[in-house]
Amino acid sequence: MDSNYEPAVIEAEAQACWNDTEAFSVREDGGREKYYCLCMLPYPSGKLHMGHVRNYTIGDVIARYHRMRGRNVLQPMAWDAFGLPAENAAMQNGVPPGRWTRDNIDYMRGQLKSLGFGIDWSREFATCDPGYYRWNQWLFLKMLEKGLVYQKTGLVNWDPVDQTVLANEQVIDGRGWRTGAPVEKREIPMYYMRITAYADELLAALDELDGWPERVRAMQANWIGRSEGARVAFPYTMDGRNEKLWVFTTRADTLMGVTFVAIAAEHPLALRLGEDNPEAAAFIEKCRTGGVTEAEVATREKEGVPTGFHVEHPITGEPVPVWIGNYVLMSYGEGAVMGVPGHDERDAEFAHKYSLPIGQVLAVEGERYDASHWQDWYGSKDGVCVNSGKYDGLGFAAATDAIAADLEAKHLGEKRIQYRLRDWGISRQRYWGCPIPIIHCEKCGAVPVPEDQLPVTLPEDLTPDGGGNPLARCEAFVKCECPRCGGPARRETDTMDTFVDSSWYYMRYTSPDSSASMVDARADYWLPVDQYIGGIEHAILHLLYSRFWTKVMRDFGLLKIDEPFTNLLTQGMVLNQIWFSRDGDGRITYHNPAGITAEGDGVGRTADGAAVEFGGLGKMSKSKNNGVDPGELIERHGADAVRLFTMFAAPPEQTLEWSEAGVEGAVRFLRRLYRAVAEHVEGEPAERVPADLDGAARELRRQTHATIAKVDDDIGRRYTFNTAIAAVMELLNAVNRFAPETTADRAVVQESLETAIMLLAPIVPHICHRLWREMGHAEPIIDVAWPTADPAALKRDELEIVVQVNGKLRGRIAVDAGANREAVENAALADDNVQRFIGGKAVRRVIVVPGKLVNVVV
RNA sequence: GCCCGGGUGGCGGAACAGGUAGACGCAAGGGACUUAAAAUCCCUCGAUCGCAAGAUCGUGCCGGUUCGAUCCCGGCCCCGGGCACCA
Repeated sequence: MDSNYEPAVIEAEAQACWNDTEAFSVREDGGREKYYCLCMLPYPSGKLHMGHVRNYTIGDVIARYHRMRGRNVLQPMAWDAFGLPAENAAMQNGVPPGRWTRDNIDYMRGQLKSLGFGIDWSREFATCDPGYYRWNQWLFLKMLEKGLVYQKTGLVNWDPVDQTVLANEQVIDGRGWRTGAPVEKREIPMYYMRITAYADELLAALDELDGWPERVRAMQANWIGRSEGARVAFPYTMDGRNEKLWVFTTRADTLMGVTFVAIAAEHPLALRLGEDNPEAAAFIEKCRTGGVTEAEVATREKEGVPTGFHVEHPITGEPVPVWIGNYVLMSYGEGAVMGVPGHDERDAEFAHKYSLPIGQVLAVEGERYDASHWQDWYGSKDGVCVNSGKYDGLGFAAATDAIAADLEAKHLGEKRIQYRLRDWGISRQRYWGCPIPIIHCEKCGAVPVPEDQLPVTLPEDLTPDGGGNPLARCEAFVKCECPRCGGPARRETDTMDTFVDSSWYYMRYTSPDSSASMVDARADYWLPVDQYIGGIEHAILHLLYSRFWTKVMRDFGLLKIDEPFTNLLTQGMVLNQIWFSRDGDGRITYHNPAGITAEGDGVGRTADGAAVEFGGLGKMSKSKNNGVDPGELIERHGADAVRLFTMFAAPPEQTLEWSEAGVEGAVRFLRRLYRAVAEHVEGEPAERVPADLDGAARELRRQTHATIAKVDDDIGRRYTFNTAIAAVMELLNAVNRFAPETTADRAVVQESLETAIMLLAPIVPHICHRLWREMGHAEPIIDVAWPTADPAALKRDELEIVVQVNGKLRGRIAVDAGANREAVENAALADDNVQRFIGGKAVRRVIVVPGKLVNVVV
């Protein structure tokens, strides 16, 4: 055996073997247990980044592990090919987004192959393929038919200079990224998917998703945001008509404490009042500036304006002043809230600022109410009503019931369950996306494209220039006939949110060549996905939309599953150091950490000696110039070393800090492993491991089998690949310390090395492919059965027990594995150092944790 | 602002159900081999005190529960993710 570890040779050879035997192409096989292992599909941005490498390595380890456990494993790959970056690249380079995207895909596919991932490439597709996105259009039309898609207006960021809609990402400090102009909100018509129709099921089913991280379930539950409360009407007369201003509240018991109502600036009543009230109109206008994100709205200073208009209190009939408030969200509840400054923090802040009356309507026994300390009273459900007329003395539940009943009798309210979740607006005023299959006819209105005319194909030769959607200027696309009346008509030029593309791609893998339907019967074999792996940043939107989409497809009879992903693993980000320098104008230039020598105290030098500052750790990104090119790393150290370091440096859910030195450490370990095998196969062939081992050989064999048990648990249950690797490292250290003398010893070493190779095969498959053959096996290791621990080998005669006195470590004792409680306790008390600390004091209690520890309490 | 995480040696991390804090690795220091370097191998490596045995302190901060807390509870501080048009 060649004594030098040459990753380039070994990796090419292993990959050729998998390729030639189509080792990872899979078919439906009812006789075998299937395992569908899925990683989030990449956006083809140019090159693979370390986040991709981490994601797909985790997936590949899990897939290969289950393959060795005998399962029929599907691991596919596709490309999330529509989206904004392609349009930006097009503007910069003058290349159509389609060409840029497809070039990137070709390059990145090569990179994925060089990492040796066990992917079934026969199922690959891109979401910009018409054969894929036609089914987006098809389901959209089905949903439209069933009322699950509808049209209404929605708010978007508007750049008044470029006259174009901006993505939230394109709004920087309230200004358009290209023009620097203050962004405005604008209302435009959009298509919505009725995800709220599934709010209850999406929420309830979270309880069943026990293969999902608790934090993701919590985030989704909060996002859906079910709250029980009441809808309350405040009647008023406007333009001679009797109207009702509806609010939603979770604290109907405080209704008698209302001193104002506040409505959103976009509320129809606000707009009507603005017509007669210049001050209100000016405030509404002011609220139009700024972006539409919730973070921006929520961090803005709370401001309001009195309209001078009053509505009636639904119980007392007293006039209540109407304010317009910038903190009231049109998108939640009714777009209006009742103000109870005596018992609500936000209302109190507003009332203090504008000197509105504050009154107490709740009392907690034994506590004195102080309006200037309203914080203490916020949210308390312990009190009873006071100053509330007939409701005095009632607690939260009783008061809510009584008030809701009275309101209902007057048709001025009822109990209501409200969700924070909003319907999913899918219209984008952008070119590089899936066309929305609608035709606008002057006579017939918005007409769905007939099914036999699908797909509505996106022309791929347009190049955006920043001045709006080029699709809208492409007459060849826009001009068409109305399918209903045959008259001249225009196509919808909005495209779909790219979250639509990623909501069902994992279903399409099961039937990638199906031209007659979205998915076919093969979906029933593979779905649901057994293990899904991707970034934590997708914890809410992508995963919630995918769950929704699954339920819609199920209700259309296309699927038999309720949930798409049985188990979910959310990986952390990959971080690297940030280094920068400033020029004379204070402008910042970022330097790639690979070229920096740190000099401590947050300073360093570039290769040409220029001083640079340390900017902390941050997500690897182009903008911070702190990315690492996986291609270059693979060339230098090999794919196995990159895979090993990525899996060893941190558990998958945590952030991972990049370290060049760490990769070198990984190479060192692989070389040690390689050398250990090379040295072993030099000697005489080993025989079977004899049953009667003792001493060091027996201990090495015990450790070998303990390692099997540990690695199996770490990979199969805990997903802590870092500790699995550490355990194999310990095993190899033990093998290297062990000096075999007899053929029995050699047999134990052989078993240990073969075990290490099998356990590492999912993580570093190339080197294991070669070493397994060098150990004399003809069968490729990917087809070898995963090892199981032999319980007989795990047995121990003697255990080490820790002895504490008052919870502090004072000694260690060795006891027989079978020793009873009393014997362990006596041995512990006999220890010299333990006696020293007992020091003649009375032993009050002795706690014995079997096999682990004794604590003597004195 | 709201929701969800995280904080342990010089560094990445380990401690899985409340029971030995620091496995494994990186970096650093010392040594061996070598003409030399690289590679490799061996030793040391939380802080303080001590010749040593060992002792005391130590898991972001303050407090609590417990025989025993990195782990559970209450209150803070800092960092990160998400907030509906980045993907």
